[in-house]
Amino acid sequence: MRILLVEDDAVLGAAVRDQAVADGHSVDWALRLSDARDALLSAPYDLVLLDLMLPDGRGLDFLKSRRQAGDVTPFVVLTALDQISDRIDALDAGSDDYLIKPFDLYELSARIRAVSRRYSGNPNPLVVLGELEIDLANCSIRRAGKSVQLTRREWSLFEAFVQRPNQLMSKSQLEDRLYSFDSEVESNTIEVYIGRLRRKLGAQVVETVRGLGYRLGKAEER
Amino acid sequence: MRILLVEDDAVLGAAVRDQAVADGHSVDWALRLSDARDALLSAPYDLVLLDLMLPDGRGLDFLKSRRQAGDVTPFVVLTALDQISDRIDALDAGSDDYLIKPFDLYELSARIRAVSRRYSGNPNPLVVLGELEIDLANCSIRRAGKSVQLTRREWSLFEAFVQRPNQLMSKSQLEDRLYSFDSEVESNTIEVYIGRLRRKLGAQVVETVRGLGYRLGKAEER
DNA sequence: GGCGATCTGACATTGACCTGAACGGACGCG
DNA sequence: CGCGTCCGTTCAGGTCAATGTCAGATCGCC
Repeated sequence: MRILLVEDDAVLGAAVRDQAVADGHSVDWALRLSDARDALLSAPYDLVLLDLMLPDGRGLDFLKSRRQAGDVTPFVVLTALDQISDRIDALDAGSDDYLIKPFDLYELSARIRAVSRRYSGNPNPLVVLGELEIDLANCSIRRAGKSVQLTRREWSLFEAFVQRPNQLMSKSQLEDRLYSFDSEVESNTIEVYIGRLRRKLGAQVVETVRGLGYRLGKAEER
Repeated sequence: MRILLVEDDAVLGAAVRDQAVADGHSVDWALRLSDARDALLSAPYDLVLLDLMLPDGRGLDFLKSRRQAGDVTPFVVLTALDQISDRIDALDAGSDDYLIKPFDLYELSARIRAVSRRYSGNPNPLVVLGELEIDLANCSIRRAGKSVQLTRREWSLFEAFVQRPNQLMSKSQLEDRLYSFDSEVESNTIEVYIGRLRRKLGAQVVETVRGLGYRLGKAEER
């Protein structure tokens, strides 16, 4: 899916972009509304992720003007909690959904998936890893034919590995994925969840790289 | 009957729409597959009239993908004479009937009636889920032979699950289905209705996936 | 062996979910 | 018009899975 990200915060923007790219989408990143306008006029997008506070204007006005111009591209609005009053305005102005900052990246993936499902209707793609069959869209897993239930956090963590096979991820990277960027978790949460994943999905699903982080287990070992 | 018309030819489309409306049906008209997808996911239809050549893709692929997604809405394919080879493919892909262009409007009415009769007349296609027999056209359900009465809301919710078996749906998605997307309901309505469905249809009809949503209960557990 | 990193079982807290009950509007009926 | 019934919605309280934390065990490397 082609996604246009309109966000002026460099840190948040980069995180969102990377996650969306990892989800298999192509992302263009505009820092200001004027850039976003140009982008929308020069190429079609399947989804726009729109921050509401931008250096050169209010996101809502932008959204409204696009809608009045007949643009039907789905918009998902990124809004801070204290702008919550804008929420109703946002739905009013024609946004399809909104995400309240700070949001964790799992939340983001879910919204993007929802839009993409609405627009592609494809049967869910299955990822097969040894005895595991993973339905990313449905958040469901079968192990040796039997369905396995993962909780929200477990799923969110596991998904990170499936989306980046062979890639090593540090504990802090994984924490950033499970928890919104600001919130500090100061314990061995990741270790605990890695353990829970191993118990549910087999000890070899995730490989520990001492001192550096974790990665998906090698195929031949499964 | 609610009919979704997917047709990019303005003249033919308008004629079909007018005829169907004259026959007492309500018609939504999509000019492209992406719009059709949107419509199908946002509201239930009793019949889809599908052109095979559309600006953004092949109708047959669309039909196939809907069938694979578990959609059982009846499709009638509109095909030109020179695409006749697609005819077999169409039936293959799960269409219920086809009309060869140019067709006259009587033909159209007849086909629509046929579908509607098939869906309201005697040998209705029944979806069977364990001890449940579901007549989608009639909004009626039998449980272990005894008929069960669902209210409008209950039915509307249950139908969402039957039309998308295996698919996980979040509470907000279900709310969008029960209430026309704009209206905000801020309570546990969905939970309450899930509860009522379980009481009427058996505790296992709907499976809770904590933190993510609900889906139809697994067959083996019924 | 010593040390830091990682694993694991246990546990308190949280919050998602379930359920019974109550309210009020719509509708039909006398 | 008054009454009762049904349906949709909301609320409050209870339940239980999920979560985050910790302490002690274990592991890998020097």
